Amino acid sequence: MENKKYIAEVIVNNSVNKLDKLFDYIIPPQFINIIKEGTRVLVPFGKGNRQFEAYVFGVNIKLDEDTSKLKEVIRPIDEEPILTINQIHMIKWMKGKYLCKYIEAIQCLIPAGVVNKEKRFIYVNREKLNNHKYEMTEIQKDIINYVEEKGKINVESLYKRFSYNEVYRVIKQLENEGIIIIENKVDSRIDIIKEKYVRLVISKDLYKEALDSIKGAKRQQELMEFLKEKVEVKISELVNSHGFGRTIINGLLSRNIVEVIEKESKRDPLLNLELKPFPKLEPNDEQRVIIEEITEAINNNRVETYLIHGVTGSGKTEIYLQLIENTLNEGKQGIVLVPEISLTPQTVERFRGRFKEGIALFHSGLSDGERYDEWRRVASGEANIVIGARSAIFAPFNNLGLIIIDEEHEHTYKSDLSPKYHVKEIAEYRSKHEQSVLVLGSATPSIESYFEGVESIVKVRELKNRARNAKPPNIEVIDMRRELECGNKSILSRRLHSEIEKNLEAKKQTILFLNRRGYSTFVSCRSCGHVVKCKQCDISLTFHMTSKELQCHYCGDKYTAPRECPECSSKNIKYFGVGTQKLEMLIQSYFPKAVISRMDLDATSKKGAHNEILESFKSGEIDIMIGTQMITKGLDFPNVTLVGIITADTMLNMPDFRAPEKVFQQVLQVSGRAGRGFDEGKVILQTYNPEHYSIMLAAKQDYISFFEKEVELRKAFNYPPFSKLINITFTGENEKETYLAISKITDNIKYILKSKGYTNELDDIVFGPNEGMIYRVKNKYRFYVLLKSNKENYTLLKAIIKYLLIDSRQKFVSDNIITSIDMNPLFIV
DNA sequence: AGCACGCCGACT
DNA sequence: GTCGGCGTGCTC
Repeated sequence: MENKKYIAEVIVNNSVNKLDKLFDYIIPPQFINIIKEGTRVLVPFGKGNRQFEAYVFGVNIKLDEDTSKLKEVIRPIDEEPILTINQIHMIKWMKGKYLCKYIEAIQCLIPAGVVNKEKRFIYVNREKLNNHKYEMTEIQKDIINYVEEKGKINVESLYKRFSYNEVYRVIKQLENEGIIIIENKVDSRIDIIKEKYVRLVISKDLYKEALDSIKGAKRQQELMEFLKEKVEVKISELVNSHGFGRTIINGLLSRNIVEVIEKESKRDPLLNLELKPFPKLEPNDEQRVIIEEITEAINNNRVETYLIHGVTGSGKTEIYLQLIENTLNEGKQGIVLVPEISLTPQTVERFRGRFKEGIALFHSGLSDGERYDEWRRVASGEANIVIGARSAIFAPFNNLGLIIIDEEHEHTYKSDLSPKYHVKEIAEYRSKHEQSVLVLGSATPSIESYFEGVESIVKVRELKNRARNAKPPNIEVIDMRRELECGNKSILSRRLHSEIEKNLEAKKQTILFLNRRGYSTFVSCRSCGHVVKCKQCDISLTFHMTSKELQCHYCGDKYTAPRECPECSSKNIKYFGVGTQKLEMLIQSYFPKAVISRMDLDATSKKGAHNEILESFKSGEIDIMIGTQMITKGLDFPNVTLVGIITADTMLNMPDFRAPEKVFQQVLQVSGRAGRGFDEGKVILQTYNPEHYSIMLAAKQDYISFFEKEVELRKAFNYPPFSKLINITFTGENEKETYLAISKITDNIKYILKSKGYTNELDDIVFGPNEGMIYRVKNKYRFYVLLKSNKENYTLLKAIIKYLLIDSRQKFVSDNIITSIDMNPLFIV
């Protein structure tokens, strides 16, 4: 008899760097048919054999090999694999592309709520306690009393009362003596709500016989007749709505005529939203051509990427809707990505209004339970459309036909946690491996995406006309330096001031855009020049009028507003800069009769506040709406005829090569809010850089010229799309140690590059180490190195980083430094 | 991360 | 002698 062993290769759910690899476990014979690739299992791990959740990535058969060092899998966690083979492939690909950990990639695909965590519970064994021989120490008594008092408690909760070391030692000793008992438990953080259903188990030919057999029980017969019509009915429904009591159901149960089954009930986050139908619109010629072409690609399982470049209001959403409809007709599923679901409620409403059901929503506002339910709905095939932010790209569909990324250029599509993926990259992968079509849409496509169009990697389709034939708004540039010269120190130019006045008289609505929240953006002493900064970040504090406090916009810390300079005690301390709160007060003082509202992070922090403000704006109660970038997306209000951009160019001063692109996108985005109805829209753009190309071309709304100019500059300075960037960030509490660590890494990168023959070009590849843009955040210092690579050396650079920061990390970086790798950074901070 | 081993100094 | 401090190394 041969010695045949089944071995599971697993990833242990533990985010420690060193454990980010496959571990082998023996599969006990009774589980051989259950445990396969993608199954979650429980395994004993480490010296203490603590129980951990693990993901099976492969199953091998070993014959006559020494497996004595291997431990056994305790049990499977799920009956069915939680990951498909395709998903395991994608996880491996993500690890390779983003240099992240397996478990980080896994957590993208599986919602946080499904992932179980081990908990240790302890309780006192009274018998042993009463019989113990020696005198206990004070701390032992304290801990025992505490545990006695609470019954069975989680060990974690002890750490709140006692120090870790105390607990550690005491518990260990008492456990050895048997006085306390420790139980390891893996609890699901989610309670799956199960509901009981009743259904007939009698076949049709036996039905009559069964009915006759309970002649005396009239109500039971009625219940049988009732169930005959339906497949299965909730017990709660039978009892509450139809008056069939427990005894009636039990009667049929005991005769084996019906059975009770349990089903997971799914909470529906859309449940409390009312549903307004959104009828199908007849597409115009431009739209029809695009819909037909893409539908043809979907129907033929072609791997294709389209970029729809269409101005705001050109009817992209209707194209999306009809494409999804055609996808569903083919029996396939579709994913619709939006930058931020709370800011694009209209998109969601339209999809719901058109398709009514089968839609799952994925976004950050969901509770763990809701997220889990939505994920289950997709995995089980109950939903065939997913609408959501970034994370929705991982929706577990098995017959994906179409992925739509709306507002493709938005930076929210880039993850800020490891793996630092961009939705577009994941979408391209899925499209390629699941034979589905990818559609990108934007009025201001990212330079990279449009460039791929130029290179014929994606197919660009232009939408030139506004669907309702509305004219694009007229953008007027105001030179704010001129205003100063003419003695106007106000934040409003004379032109914008008079336009607002006119608009108020005409009973039209105005939007004012300012991308800085708070009241004053910095506080400074006029005597000594001291600027008040956050104690743990390298950031000047913003004054907030509502709370009368200074706030750090980085770590969120709050300080009382000083009346005198904290440095020199001078009373000559002044509040400078204008944020949305101050703008609101200023505008109110200029236009006392106007009804003004403000929409920014502070005004919308309460749940539902966002919707409330939008509703009252929609109803026309509000004359002037002041807001940050929050108002730039998705608002479609026909009565808005004037948009004022208070300062368009603060971003242009940032050391970011993408700044002009962001300014251009933002101006066009805000401008698109004006003139969506019958009246022509007007935009007043205030700037200190009127001759900057991004301002000038934004005013002309000329995307193509802007694209060409930008591409020219990117080429000259070798920025993406002509190069690939890699950013490495080190963060640590010890400034010097962090700097030395990143310097060491930088030197090593350069050394390896040199050894591979890159001697003269080193300064064009490796930049840094530099201090982070915000050098200190939450008392931690940040440094970064930027690597600029071309097609030839990208693989080499990636291999170097993998070697230095992952495979041999211990040799180069100490554990108290946080390292982060960004393979295609959108911003460098 | 945990947990154990092991090597040193301060005590019953 | 031995208890306990923490540095080091491993986890299938």
